[in-house]
Amino acid sequence: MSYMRTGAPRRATISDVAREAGTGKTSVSRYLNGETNVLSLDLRERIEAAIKRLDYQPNQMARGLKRGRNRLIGMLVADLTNPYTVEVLQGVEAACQALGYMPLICHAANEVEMERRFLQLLTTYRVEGVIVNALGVKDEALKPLGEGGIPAVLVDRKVAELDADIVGLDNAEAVRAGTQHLLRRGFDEICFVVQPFERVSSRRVREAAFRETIDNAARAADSDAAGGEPRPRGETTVLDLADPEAVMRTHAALDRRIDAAVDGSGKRLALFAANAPVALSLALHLNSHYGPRWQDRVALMSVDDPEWAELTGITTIRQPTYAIGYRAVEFLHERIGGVLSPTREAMLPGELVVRGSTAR
Amino acid sequence: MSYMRTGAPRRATISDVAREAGTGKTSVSRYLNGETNVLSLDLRERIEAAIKRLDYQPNQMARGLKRGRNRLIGMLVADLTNPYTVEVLQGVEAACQALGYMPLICHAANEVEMERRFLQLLTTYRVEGVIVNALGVKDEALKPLGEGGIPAVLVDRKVAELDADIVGLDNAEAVRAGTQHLLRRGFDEICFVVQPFERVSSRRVREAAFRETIDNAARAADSDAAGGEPRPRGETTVLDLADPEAVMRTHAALDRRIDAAVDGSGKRLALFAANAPVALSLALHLNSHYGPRWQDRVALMSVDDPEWAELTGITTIRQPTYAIGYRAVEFLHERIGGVLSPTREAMLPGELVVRGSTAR
DNA sequence: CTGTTAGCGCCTTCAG
DNA sequence: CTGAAGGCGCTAACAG
Repeated sequence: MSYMRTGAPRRATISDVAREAGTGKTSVSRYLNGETNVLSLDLRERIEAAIKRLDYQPNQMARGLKRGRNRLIGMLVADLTNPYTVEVLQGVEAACQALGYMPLICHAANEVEMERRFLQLLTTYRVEGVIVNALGVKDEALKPLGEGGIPAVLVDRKVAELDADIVGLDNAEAVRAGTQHLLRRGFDEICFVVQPFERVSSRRVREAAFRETIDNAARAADSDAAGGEPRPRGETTVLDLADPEAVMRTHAALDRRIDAAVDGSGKRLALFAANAPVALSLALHLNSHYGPRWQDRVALMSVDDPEWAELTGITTIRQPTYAIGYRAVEFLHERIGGVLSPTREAMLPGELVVRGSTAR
Repeated sequence: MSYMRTGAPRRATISDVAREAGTGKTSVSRYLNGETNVLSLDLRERIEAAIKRLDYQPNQMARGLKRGRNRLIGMLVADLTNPYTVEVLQGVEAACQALGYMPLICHAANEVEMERRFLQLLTTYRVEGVIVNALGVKDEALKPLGEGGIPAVLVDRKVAELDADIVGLDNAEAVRAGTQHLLRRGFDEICFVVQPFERVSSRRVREAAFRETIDNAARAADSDAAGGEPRPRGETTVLDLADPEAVMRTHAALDRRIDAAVDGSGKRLALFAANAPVALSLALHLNSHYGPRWQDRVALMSVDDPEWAELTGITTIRQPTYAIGYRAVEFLHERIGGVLSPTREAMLPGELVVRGSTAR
């Protein structure tokens, strides 16, 4: 069993290298920055050797201090336990690598206070830009961003008072497609389940798209004098995952509707979850309430395509997560580079993944 | 639609504040560092006002450069898509907040090259310590860590040539408990499924514990002259998730064993997955191969307790992920503080979560 | 081609 | 109690 030494023997600095190579700091600096064509072969080799001998590694902090840029960008995420977030992250990381940035990942864990702290932290570390998957609350702490402050790009959700580029799913189109899928499959009673949506723009858009699609279908059925189609009914249910009591109440209310549908028309009610966390909450409850064959009683589909979707066979709308992350960094890179243009909006298309749950 | 300005108006520096407050940088610095008792009330107030007026925020980079410490620690993770990792992260974050560190999360995405790059990066940013959930490969890039270099703490897996504190699950005990649970439940043919385990210490320990537990039980059955107990049989199957071809072959081989067990003794074979990714791979395959009622044919249990475990009703061994992350930071903090002691090993107990899959 | 000189923003002696 | 001066490690003009 060996002992760990902690008295780190102070890393070599550029001066050490210069001395070791018998030259000045400037030449070493030039070498480091690839201005290798301006150095005599001899000098270059001496520097190279010295660096190797001292195991020298330039101090990024000092570099950043001098140059005024440190290649750091902040990635503020609301919730890492949401698979969506991790997937977006993969795109962000790939783009960062390609463009030479180092992402600082900050996990707010759905807490406003955390979000505030991290934003503050990122500012003091002088990151060159920030990618924000914010909680959605209107937050003073967001002020240093955008508009003359640190360049920022939003992911998935807009934030009041922060006018910045945004990239995310084409929510309206995705939910419309999903709802129409359900209608075509003959589900004429659909319940859209979503977390409290007033403050989160993507949820708001999804909910609105659902209502609109249903309303349009209802109107169409009305005007279809022949009356072949039944008039679809749609309703929005709010599921507040942050409040266990409320969750139980909502679950119970849904159970009643499910039972009423089966006992009445004999048809399955369709539950359309606005995202994966909601879908999981529903699936867990239904499974425990109705048993493993719960899908005989109710159809579930969801925005987001978590790993368990295939396992349980529910239809989903897969988000282009990787592309979202990648694009966000590209936008940010342009802003950091000084691009001046109106704020942009990239709404990427989702993909409907049809599985057994929405079979007739 | 508004335009974004990018020409950030250069943030205020300590000199600006000093000038604005009509004093010297020293006093401002003192104010910032809480040496507030050494300042006259008047001066303190002027500084406070100036800071507010200029919206001044000290530059951490410059601070770090001067002080030689920047409160940054690196968190190198092998795979963020593994729920285990995210859960550990929560503990890490909580501890960092409590101890005043800022974790830089680096995601190697299971690629050695990435791991190398990040390690290098963390070094150049002069992080004060690193928490390493390494890929497990023997890697030159790990050399700057531990022993006289940057303090490091390992999570879950040891790494050859890096002698550092380590914290993780008490793998041996956990797998023993799991295996014994299966035996008690009457499963006498058990297949332990694990990713290639030679190079990853935790997998190695888990596999060994499985073998040992089975062997002991077999011996006990042999010596039980009365012969009441059947002699349990255990086998290890390697599932290489990185190789799709191999995965298919392994799945098929398992199918044959499952069928043989049912057709032979009429008993269900038990599959014991060494972690969640393995369990998911198995569950997805079994579900598609045998249909939604696959659990009638085979019992599945797993180390790790992913979100879909409850949904599908499989028995698991939940890891104390949060505690693991928290403890890792505590260890690291001590090392950073200069604690000199033999390398420590914190093996935290898991928790058996019994669900329907292992019912007789 | 090469070295000298000034800082980047901050903290820390060391004298007032 | 307060401020001036020096330097952390590095880069960017300037001169040679």
